[in-house]
Amino acid sequence: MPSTQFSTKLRILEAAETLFARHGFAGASLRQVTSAANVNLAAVNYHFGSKDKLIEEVFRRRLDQLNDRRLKALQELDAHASLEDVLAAFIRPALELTHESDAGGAFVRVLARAYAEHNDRLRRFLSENYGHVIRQFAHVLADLLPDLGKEELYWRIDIVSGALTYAMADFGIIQRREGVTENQHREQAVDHLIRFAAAGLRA
Amino acid sequence: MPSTQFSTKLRILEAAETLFARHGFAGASLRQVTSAANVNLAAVNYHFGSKDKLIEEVFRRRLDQLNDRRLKALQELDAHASLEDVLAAFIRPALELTHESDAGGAFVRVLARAYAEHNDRLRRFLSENYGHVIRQFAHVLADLLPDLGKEELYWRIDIVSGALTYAMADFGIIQRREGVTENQHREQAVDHLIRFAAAGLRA
DNA sequence: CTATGATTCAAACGGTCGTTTGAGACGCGT
DNA sequence: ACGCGTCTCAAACGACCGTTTGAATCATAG
Repeated sequence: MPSTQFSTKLRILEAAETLFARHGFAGASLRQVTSAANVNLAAVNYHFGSKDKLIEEVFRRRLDQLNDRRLKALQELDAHASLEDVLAAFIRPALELTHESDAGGAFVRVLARAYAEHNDRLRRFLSENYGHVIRQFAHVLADLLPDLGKEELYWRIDIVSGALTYAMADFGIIQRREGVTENQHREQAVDHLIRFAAAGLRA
Repeated sequence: MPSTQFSTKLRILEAAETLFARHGFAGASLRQVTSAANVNLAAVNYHFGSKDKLIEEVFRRRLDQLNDRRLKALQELDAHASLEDVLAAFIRPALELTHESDAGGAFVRVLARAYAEHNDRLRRFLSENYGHVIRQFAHVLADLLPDLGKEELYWRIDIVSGALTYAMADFGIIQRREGVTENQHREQAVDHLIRFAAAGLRA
């Protein structure tokens, strides 16, 4: 495996992440992706097999990362963690991901898009690769909210997920002001979201 | 104007609404749309001018409807309306829209998709044709929540909008049980959402 | 150096896309 | 019954799609 293969694969993944986020899975063509990645068109089918496989790979890479960080943040909480702490363990890793790489910022939009695409294959993929994280958080939250029924709890977690997805993807109507970076804007969104979600869960 | 023209235009709009919701704006082709509507392919460009114009028309038709109902519901509230009442005026019309027509159910997914597409043209369209509704609700909510700063209030409304869009579009992880219709499922989602949002706004 | 497998490349494949065209069908006032 | 817009239709346009191909290039092991 020459050193260039790794680089080619990676360049494709990052370009794809950005373009899928911007134009959707159907809207971004492999020609756009390979052109942005500065690789040959055929490289996608050579390294990934097909466009669908590329989509899945783009997706899996960051979702695994996000899952790991969320579970790690959850485990690092001590026994007296507050509801806000648990929510932060769920929400902040998504934020950090967007801070550390250009493509990371795109990923949250890819994630939101995956929800929106409503594709059965992606839904199955999500429930297989994301459900265990939700279940872990639900377990911890259940202890913190003993008066809440189990079904009620899942409903509310679902609402938080939805609000988070939209907030992180910057889909909202609130435009960031001049002089405020995209990251600062998202930081604000997360702070608001945590406070909002904590109150909603306690209701 | 023969009686068939109206019917053709309408059939295109409803088929487009359904297919755009299912496959996205880029993912649903005009051939799929016209085939589902049982009209000739060229009818789209004849009646609407282009695919983009059709998208805008699909969008405008229901958004106007939704805006009207929300504002009407808001105006019908008496002076002693609770926070939950105001939220219901915002949320319920979206639900009702999905009850009364097949395509109405698709619309909320189209709406969610419009957020996700992150298209500048659609964003401008949204802020031009939706902003006044948000401002009206914000004004009423500000009276009900005198301790909340204006900026803080807008943040929270944004969060509610996101969670609502997500919930209405049935993107969530919660699968509806057997014996529960899609409408009943959404009813439940709305009830949970109103309670959750009210608490979040009061936080 | 040469043989071998991995990778890149330009080119082409069949198919589908949005859009346009021009001829035909239809409804209707005169 | 005729003429005139309105509408529908099959066909075609060029562009772009995802994918495949086979030769060229490269890195490395023998």
